Amino acid sequence: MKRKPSTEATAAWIRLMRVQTRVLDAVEQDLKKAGFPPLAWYDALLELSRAPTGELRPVELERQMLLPQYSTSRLIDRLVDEGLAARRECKMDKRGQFVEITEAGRELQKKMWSAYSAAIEKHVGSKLSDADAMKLCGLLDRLGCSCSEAQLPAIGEGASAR
Amino acid sequence: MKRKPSTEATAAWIRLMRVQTRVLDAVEQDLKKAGFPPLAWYDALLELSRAPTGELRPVELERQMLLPQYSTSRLIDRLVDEGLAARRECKMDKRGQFVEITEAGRELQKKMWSAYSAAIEKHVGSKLSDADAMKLCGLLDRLGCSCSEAQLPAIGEGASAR
DNA sequence: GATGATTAAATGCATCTGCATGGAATAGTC
DNA sequence: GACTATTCCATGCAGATGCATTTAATCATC
Repeated sequence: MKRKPSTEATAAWIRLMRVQTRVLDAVEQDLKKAGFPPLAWYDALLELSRAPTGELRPVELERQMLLPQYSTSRLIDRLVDEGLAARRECKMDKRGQFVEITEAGRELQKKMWSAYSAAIEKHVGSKLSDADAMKLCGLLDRLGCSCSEAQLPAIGEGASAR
Repeated sequence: MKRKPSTEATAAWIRLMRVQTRVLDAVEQDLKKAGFPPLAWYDALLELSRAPTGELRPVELERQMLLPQYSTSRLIDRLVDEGLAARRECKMDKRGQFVEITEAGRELQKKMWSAYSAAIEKHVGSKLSDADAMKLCGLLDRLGCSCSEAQLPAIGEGASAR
């Protein structure tokens, strides 16, 4: 069972690992230099702000963000500590709770998007034509284990799942 | 300076983050289930085994693997603890040292490649034609901040830089 | 409506990471 | 050759992560 993957497949694997690491690091660094928290915080705030009522169950957030349960739990801790979100009792299911984004949370999300979008443009957009970006999407989607949510994101957004 | 990146660029960014995470996790899980250590160990062992003398300076390893200095230092610690590599004195420069791969290290690298290559085939190769894999390489390379080492890897290898 | 299985969320513990600093050797400058 | 700057590597510490377990509530079945 040796010599399985083609040279091309192996090369693609290596590129995928390297380039993602590079680009992610670059974007995270830009955000950090601008004084912002990690991208995961942005993702969580975005999900919360998108929710019609501004609140989600931790389990839902977990599924949206593709994060392990304990990781979500602790991320929420930090958001709450910083006053960006608040835990609310869940009356229908007393095991659970709701996490609600605060006004400060909404503001931070918007401010971060400004820096975040600039970083995306700098490290991705400026290096690829729109047509090529779409080709890249298509190829990457083939690798995604049915990771749909296929639609392109609405404007003013962005997510990362990391 | 708002609304900078195109929808396409943003979509590509999201795919890149998500798909890489998914694929990496899948491959790491396969390796772990087969009882192997993390991919970073493989990368280090591969670099060492490729060196003509079977030894490298930590600084060189660091550059090859694109890892922070302290991270390399601790990775070497673990390899040495497990008997996969050994530290050797460096006589030309007494600040430094050499790290030499052991026989056990070479064996582990080969065994891991067997599982690793199968995982690459399963999670990448089988989902993309060779032609598409090359297209993907081309697009990703455009994002790499001049992350050359452009040549396709020789057979029986693979690296990841994470 | 009691009982066992399942689900929601938190947390203790060991490990890993990032960051900053430290010590030791070398290189550069005058 | 003394002095400063730089390079190589290790490490203390704080925070983050993975894993397993715990607590509490709900569900399913009888």
